Amino acid sequence: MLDPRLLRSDLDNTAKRLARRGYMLDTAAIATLEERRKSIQALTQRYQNERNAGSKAVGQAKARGEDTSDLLAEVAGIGVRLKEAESELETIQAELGSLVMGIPNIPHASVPEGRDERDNVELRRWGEPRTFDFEPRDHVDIGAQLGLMDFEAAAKIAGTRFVVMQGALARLQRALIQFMLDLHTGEHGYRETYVPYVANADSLKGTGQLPKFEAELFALKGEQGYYLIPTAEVPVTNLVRDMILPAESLPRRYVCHTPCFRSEAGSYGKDTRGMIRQHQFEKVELVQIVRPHDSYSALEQLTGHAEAVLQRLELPYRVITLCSGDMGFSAAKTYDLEVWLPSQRKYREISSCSNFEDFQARRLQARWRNPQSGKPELVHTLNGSGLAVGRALVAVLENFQQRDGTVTIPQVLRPYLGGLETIRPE
RNA sequence: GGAAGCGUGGCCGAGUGGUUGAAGGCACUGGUCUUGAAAACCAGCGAUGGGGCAACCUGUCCGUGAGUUCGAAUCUCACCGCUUCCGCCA
Repeated sequence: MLDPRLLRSDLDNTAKRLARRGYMLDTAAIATLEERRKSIQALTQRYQNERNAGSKAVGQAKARGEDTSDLLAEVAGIGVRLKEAESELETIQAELGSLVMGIPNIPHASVPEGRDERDNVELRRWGEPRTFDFEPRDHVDIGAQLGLMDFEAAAKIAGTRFVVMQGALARLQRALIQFMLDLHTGEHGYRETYVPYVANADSLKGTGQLPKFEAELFALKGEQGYYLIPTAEVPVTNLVRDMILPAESLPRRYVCHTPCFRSEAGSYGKDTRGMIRQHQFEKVELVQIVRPHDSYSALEQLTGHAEAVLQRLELPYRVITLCSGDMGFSAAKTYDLEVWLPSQRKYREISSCSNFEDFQARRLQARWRNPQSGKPELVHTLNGSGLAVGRALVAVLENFQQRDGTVTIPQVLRPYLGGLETIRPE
């Protein structure tokens, strides 16, 4: 959520900054609503003040043992007008509130101008895509040939966009998770965290998935308003909801492995084959809660932590700065990591690292006590995949495949597979 | 699932329906004292919104939401959460 003060005192400039990401702020509607809000709020407060004073006078008169019937009648009259004003104010504020909740974050000044993914800017590349002396297969064929990846079985159990894996392949996925967790906890200073895979509406509002993106979520039947988490970002970032954190506890760095559930509504034609886009996938997520001053250096650092995973896995990748028009709703700046997929001869997204500045923190009421002011102030939140495990598995299979259909296991994963060097058909 | 109890400021904790934003304590900040520190003593110290160039004025907040009342932390109802006991359970 944006600072509502921006809409009151700096409306046109805010609209201009939002236009960079292709969002057209309806300034006229907001200005009108704001004006009504202001006058009705002033009126409401005047009535409240009169009623309070009147009621206080009643109390004082009663304490002195005086007759209060005249006073009572007078104050009762205020109550009626007050109720009207209050309910009107409530309506306007609800209207304004839902409007504000629907406004995306303002792009940081360093974010390149652009409309969509075509305008994203490549920052750097790492590693050399391998040259094959045979036609590289995609992960679906590799998995089928190994006899360890079964989409039909998954379709029978659940439907499309799910997968069943077995044997060394299932174990490889587990190894990837373990390796990532060990790296981030052991070398990057993150705290391993286990969380619920179900979240309530308040939590999803806090991180920005609700109210705007309910269609992307799996909702659980029942009255509680539960959803399956679309990313560990939701439960982990909500750890600091409604908290005032001591300054010395910042930065906080959390790493968390969870399955992620996404309905992927509106992506029916995309990546229908294989494991790239699934309703359920594993992810290791990095979350940082930092002082506002530090959030942009934290973004560079966090992105580096995600990159380290790819480097250790010896997977070629590039880093992209998302342009203003391609960023997610809550982000102020985002780097995507894209891994090389030989079968597609393309780099494909495997991590997304974002600084949300105070956008999530404001919804979450996540604050810290700034020693300079002594006051609670909003923290900045960041997160990034470190990494999407399903896609990392795809990348390992495709980049390390051999002519004979076997897959060499990256050195760094072998200790997690009991020293296994090659995955062969079972 | 059944029964009982409880949700108050950063933390602990008091609070007969009436000048209560809320006693007291801890923590924190400033000061006195001290060679320095601690202790002691003194003072300050909740959050959040609106209006105003400003001094300042003012609203709201005692788990959440409704209700009763001129007036609610205090009474009623619902919901949420926590604790304890019983039952069930990996």
